[in-house]
Amino acid sequence: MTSRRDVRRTRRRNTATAITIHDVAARAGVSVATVSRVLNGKQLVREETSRQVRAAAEILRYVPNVAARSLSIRRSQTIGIVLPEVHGEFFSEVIRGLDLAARAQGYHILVSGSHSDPAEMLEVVDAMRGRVDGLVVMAPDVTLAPLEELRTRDMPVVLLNSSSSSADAITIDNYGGARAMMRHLHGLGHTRIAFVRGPQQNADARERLRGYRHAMRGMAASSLRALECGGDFTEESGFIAGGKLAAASSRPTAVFAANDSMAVGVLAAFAAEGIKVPEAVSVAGFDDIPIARYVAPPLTTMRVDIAELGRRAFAMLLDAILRSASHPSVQENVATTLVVRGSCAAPASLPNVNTQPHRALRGRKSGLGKGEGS
Amino acid sequence: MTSRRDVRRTRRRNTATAITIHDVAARAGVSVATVSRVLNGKQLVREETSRQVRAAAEILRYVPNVAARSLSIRRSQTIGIVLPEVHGEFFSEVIRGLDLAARAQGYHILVSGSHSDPAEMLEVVDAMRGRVDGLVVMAPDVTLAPLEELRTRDMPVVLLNSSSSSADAITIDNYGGARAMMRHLHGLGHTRIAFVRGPQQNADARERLRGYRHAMRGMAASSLRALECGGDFTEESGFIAGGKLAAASSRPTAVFAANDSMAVGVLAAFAAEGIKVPEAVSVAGFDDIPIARYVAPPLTTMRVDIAELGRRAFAMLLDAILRSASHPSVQENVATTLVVRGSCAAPASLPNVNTQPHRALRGRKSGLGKGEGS
DNA sequence: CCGCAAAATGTAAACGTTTACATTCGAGGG
DNA sequence: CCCTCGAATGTAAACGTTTACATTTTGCGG
Repeated sequence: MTSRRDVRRTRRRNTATAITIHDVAARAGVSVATVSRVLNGKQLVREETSRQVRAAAEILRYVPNVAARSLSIRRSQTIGIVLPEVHGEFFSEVIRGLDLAARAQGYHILVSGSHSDPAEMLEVVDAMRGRVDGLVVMAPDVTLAPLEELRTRDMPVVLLNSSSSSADAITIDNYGGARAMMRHLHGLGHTRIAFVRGPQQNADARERLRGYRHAMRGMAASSLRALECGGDFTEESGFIAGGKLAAASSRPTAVFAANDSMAVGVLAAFAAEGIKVPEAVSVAGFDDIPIARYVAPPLTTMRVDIAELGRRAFAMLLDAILRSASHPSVQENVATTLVVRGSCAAPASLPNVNTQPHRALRGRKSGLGKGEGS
Repeated sequence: MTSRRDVRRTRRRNTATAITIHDVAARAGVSVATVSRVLNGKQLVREETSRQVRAAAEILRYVPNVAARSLSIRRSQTIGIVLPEVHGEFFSEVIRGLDLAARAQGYHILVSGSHSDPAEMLEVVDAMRGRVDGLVVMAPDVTLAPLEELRTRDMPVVLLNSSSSSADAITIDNYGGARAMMRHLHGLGHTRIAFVRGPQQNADARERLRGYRHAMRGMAASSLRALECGGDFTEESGFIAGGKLAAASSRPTAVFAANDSMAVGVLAAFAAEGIKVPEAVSVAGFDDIPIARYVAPPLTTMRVDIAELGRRAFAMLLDAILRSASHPSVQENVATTLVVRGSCAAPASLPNVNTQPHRALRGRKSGLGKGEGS
């Protein structure tokens, strides 16, 4: 009945030591094994005994030591998430989706930003090694070399918005979304549609650009090249691009920005120049970030369910963790939805179609809107 | 030379077990104690030995098991952060500040949202117990009872934006900031200044309201009550409030929203009603969230350095962790800065002062701008 | 009442570190 | 050559769980 452990506790009686499973066992008059069994609820324990143990734990306010538990079962019930920046609507929304999904399964999340720097990313990943059972890595900007490396080193990894074909990954249907938006604009009567690009290294930005170009080619549009503008996903770059477009010799009738932040910048630039949206020129974005509906005019955009992205990433990671043997990698693609608001209308040069597109617009609001898989 | 451990490893030779400190010790021809000493760099070890150990660790790609380490030293080198929502510009910015500060000290951060629900918050905190060495809790919305409870239970805690006087806490100078903004508006010539309130339970919102009311009393303004509008910090509530104010019988000449999100909503409502800002009415916000400068017109607001909030919170928590004995609690207050943009101007009814305030405005842009401590 | 499964519980060995304490080693003073 | 005293290193006991295996209890047919 008196274990070595008990002796120790007795000796140190007046040291403030946390309650352990041994204390609970002693109080309930059973062994530590039984306490463990009751608390983890896996194995057979008599109802009566179970009650006593629970009561003892309750009274002593017993909280299991997670470090000891992790050491014993060799899992931490924690996943890591590495983001380029822990910053901005988009990332925080991803975290939220992950947090929700993870908590529902009793997992915790360890967060870290990497400043879009490959070296720093590897460092962060290394620091998480052992602390987490798996990793969700979002690295749209960097080349894939470092990612591949970390995948080989034991830990399950799910990539987010990173164009990899060899690892588990979740991506957004950027290409399909961009094409859907172009269809919408074309349907309104636009053919001179400008595009504000995202960062060149960014996988999402590339795909959106690809969708835009494909659509433009299909529309047999005039001088393609001239209609594209550089950008880097920030409001500021959108503002600059907007300024350039406003000053352009033959102004486009619509501007499609590769993300909402830049679209907001474009709107600000047009407002500053006194160019009316959507009367003089239509503006569209991508992502449907929260403020999109509160700018003037409200922004037409492709919605991405970001939290869903996080949720799915967790599901996929959990899957990889559980059947931890190496398995064929999985790729998922999340759809986007057209959200029609006030920033796009028929071009001024086509007053005759002015009502026609508006009807179409109303119809689409409820009916259409599903992005399609790539 | 052959420890029990070695025997085990030999028996299991072909099981894929991770490299342990024993393997490194064996390879370097020293004991585990020496390896530990070298790797933690605290104690005296001969340079020669140290090199050998480091080499062995390098070759074997040894990564210490954090769970075992935590168990042994009874610290996790991790801090937890509990937010009302893991969502939105504000929160993500706090996380970023914390992440940066924590990583610099070799700490990790465990993140969780609590949906502003006290019960869920306690649950989250409980789940973090043992996993973290301390906690940063941001709970502006809830009553303090649960917070007090968790503070007593062993773990060091730093409160963020929560009006507690008995725990370590960091707050924003909401009162001083609100008064500074009121001074600015008054300086432009406004006396009929409306206010869009935040959530009633929210500590920040309350202080901002208090600052507004104090200022209004000082200005001997007309019918105070009628100029306040309900809100809950969301764009939508700002939009609704804006609609009400637009329709009001005697419209205010300026609207001060308790945060930027609501100010953006107010702007959207005024735009929808065709009311010109700032010509017909001025609009001001609080926080200086990133889009503030990209709405039309750019928003005049009180800037809060949110990342700094996170940084300071970590510093304070680390301090509490290190000198873990109970110490007198510390309160810090971070200042706010007036940021003048285009959304505020002199009221139309005072054309004669029209230039005068504008000069003042220019002057303030560079000169003034420090919020003051409360 | 015996014998015997099955069910319930107990015992003690892991898990991989850190670290108090013990031991060994070398050098210098006598 | 012996002692002494640091410095360098080794030994083994924690840290608090989980769980394979051993042991006891229980229920029940004979």
